[in-house]
Amino acid sequence: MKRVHTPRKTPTQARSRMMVEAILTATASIIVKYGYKGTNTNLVAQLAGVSVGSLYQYFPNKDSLIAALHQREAHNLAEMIRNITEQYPKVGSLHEHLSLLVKTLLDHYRQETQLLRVLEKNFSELIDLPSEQLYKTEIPVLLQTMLKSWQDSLWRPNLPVAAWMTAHMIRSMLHAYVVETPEISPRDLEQAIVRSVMALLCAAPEQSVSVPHDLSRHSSMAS
Amino acid sequence: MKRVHTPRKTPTQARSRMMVEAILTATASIIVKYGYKGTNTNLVAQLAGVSVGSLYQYFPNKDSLIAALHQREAHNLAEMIRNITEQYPKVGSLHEHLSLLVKTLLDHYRQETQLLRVLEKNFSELIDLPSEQLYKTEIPVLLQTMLKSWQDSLWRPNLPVAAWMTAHMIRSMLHAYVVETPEISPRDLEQAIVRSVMALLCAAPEQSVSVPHDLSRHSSMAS
Amino acid sequence: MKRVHTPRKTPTQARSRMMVEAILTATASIIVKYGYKGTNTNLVAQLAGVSVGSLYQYFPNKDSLIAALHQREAHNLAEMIRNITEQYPKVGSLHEHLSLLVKTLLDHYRQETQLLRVLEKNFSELIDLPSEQLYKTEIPVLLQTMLKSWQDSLWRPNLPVAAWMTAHMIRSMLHAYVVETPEISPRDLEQAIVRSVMALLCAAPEQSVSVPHDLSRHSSMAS
Amino acid sequence: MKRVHTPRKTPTQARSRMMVEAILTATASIIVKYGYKGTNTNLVAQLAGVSVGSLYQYFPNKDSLIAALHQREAHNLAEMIRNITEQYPKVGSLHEHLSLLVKTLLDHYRQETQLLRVLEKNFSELIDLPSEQLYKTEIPVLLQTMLKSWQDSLWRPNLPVAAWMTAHMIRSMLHAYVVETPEISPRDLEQAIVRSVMALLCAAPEQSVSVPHDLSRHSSMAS
DNA sequence: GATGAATGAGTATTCATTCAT
DNA sequence: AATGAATGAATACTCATTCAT
Repeated sequence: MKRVHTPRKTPTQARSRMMVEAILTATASIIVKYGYKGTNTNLVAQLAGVSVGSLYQYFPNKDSLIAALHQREAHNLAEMIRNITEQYPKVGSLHEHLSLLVKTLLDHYRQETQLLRVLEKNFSELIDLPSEQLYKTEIPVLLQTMLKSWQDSLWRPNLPVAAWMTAHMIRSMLHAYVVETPEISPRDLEQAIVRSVMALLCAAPEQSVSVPHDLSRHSSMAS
Repeated sequence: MKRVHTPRKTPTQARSRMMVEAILTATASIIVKYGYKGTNTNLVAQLAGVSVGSLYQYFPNKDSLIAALHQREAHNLAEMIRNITEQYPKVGSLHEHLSLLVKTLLDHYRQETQLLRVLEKNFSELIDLPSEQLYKTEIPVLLQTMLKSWQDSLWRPNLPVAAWMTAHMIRSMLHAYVVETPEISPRDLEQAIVRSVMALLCAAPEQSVSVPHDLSRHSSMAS
Repeated sequence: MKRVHTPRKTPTQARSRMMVEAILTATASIIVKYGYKGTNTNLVAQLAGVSVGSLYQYFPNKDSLIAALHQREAHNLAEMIRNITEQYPKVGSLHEHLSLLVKTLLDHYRQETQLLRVLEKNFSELIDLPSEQLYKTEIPVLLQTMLKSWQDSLWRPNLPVAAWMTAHMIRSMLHAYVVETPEISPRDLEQAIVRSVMALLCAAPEQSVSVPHDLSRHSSMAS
Repeated sequence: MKRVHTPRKTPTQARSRMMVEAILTATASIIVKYGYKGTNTNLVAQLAGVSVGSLYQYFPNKDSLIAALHQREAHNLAEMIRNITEQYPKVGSLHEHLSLLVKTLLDHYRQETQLLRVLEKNFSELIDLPSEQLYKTEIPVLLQTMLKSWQDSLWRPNLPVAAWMTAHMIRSMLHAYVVETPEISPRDLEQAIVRSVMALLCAAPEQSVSVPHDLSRHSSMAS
């Protein structure tokens, strides 16, 4: 009734957007400071400078706040990856491309460590939200595109599998790194990750780089 | 901890142990079924067939139940890894040893998927509990021992770093696999993980397997 | 009120009237569907096609909506009774006049059963609203007028008492009938009510129709 | 586990009973004073001298408090009526028996006026609770038993219909009386009610006591 | 007058925890 | 040690009402 071509953000829409933004920011800082249990809607609303009622106008319940945070983070991630993917012709090699990816993501993760840490741990009932799909499909698909560009460099071009593994290897290691902050330099981490991914993508299986001992005997150990 | 023989405790101690066991089992099944929010101490006590009071005799608060679940899982893990580590002289190579490790852990994870999935998501206020230390120290230390055995096969013997990375690479990939159940065969997964880890451990850095294009130019991308 | 022709109000007044009408209609259907607790002003406004603000222009608060519904029903009732009362010379007897009254009201009640049912149950804080005065005074007064016409047929002409009793006897029985829907035919109900009222109005007290046993002993039971 | 023959009220049961009693009493006085909207569970618990938690142990929600009040009133009523019914051989006539009934109930109603008034008006979502069944079935059945005893005195022995009508005529008039407190003496009210009921039960239909004018023409009026 | 976004007081309900028995 | 009835602080969420536009 009021969306006549929506020539530009009507004041109302702009206000909504700001409200949502303020609420999410407040949620983030509260959840970082007090954890999931210490986060409550009234507090969030207060910090965001809006009334609880308004909060509930945009978010149906408490968990949806956290879900939205996930969404936001997810979109940021996807955006970053997409950007890097699009650098294709400009970077000289797959190795370089992956390095760029790892480096960029690590920088991002190091900034958002606090929030990431909490988000990671607070899905509980929120599992399988759209944002969760990110690592299942969206990001792997982006990586698939990227890997396809370098298809000639890959040993075995089962792209979906390769992409899924690449995505998780990078993500997992970066997460573990920012969350546990081991005494490893970012540089070393990046190199190690890239090297592992490269091995994953480029090496012939069961014939790894330097096999010191006998490898002809296949592993036949019980589980 | 975990004297494998438990020669015969006094009846009382035995009772305690059973109680704790019952409570943890109940907690696990409830958290798997209803999630963190749906888990409450009274329900747990009821399902465990004990009174709330007794529950509080052994667990100071609700979260300690989940923490204990983590602990338990952690000890199981450590035990498994210790066992494998002790196979050292028997397995023919690092590659084989790692394969055994990955295989064994995957089998374990595939059985406990449900619980793992929930535990993963329910740390929040529990971060930095002893069980969390597992991946920071205990497991890496175990792996360090294992890697030390194969030191000759390693390219660069910075054992702590290598062990930390190995631990996380294996764990992360296995977790992602059981939680997301992508269409990848266990076999392929195992091979991929081992290959990556081998690359991490054995390859000369910055000189990865097959570098198609120019790699001399180091990545100079923005951060 | 209710000038049957409503010769043509100024547009504004007409609009107001329609608005009020729409709001009341919406209120009625919502309260019938969801009960008192399920009725809220925003919902009413929405269903009525007006803004909450406008609703509050005409009704000072939520309960006034229900009060107005009572009012409306009350006026309808009074109007019906007034019409019947005015039939005086045309009906042949008090009995006939009462029959007409009962019949007409029953017809009305049977149409509005749903609403009546809910209104009956939702006075609480609204007790003693003007509409409640209806049965205390307005309707008894109307009946008084009617009974006065047949004064010769009445046994004891304490009109106020007789009128009050007549009013309530008719109303109560009809309400009970439409609300409980017992297996009694409307015809039987009408006859029974009229007969009872006639007994009330025309019989000599303490000497009721057919007294089978000894009645000289007055009831001497405890209170 | 603890009901070993329940030799007498175990302390626990006794305590429960007292708690329930205290809660209901508190509910009654609060609802009388503040109405439905002014009644809240915390207030009730406080006045009853128990914790809200305990209240919720016995009553699943707010409305169940009111429902229980209805229940209680319903049982009281049924008990009273049952007692009177059992007086059968001792009272000399139907007229006397009805008088006793009316008198007793009126006394009861006059004591509980406040509560009755509020209960009457606060069913809303509680309609059709078991207590509501009272007037639909239980009380009519009791009256049916009573009327059966005097069957010889009745004109037409359609007992179910007669009983239903008797029940409602008495209840309605008494309710209206205590709620509206018109200027009618209890004595007059009793007589009027009994007379009307007697007419209902004992008179031949369509041939009421004193028919002044022509009654052969049946009412043929529109509705 | 009309609108409906914003408000925030108000409340039912839960559940971790205690402690008298 | 075990019990589980009792507690009551804590909180998500609603909705009547207002008022700037």
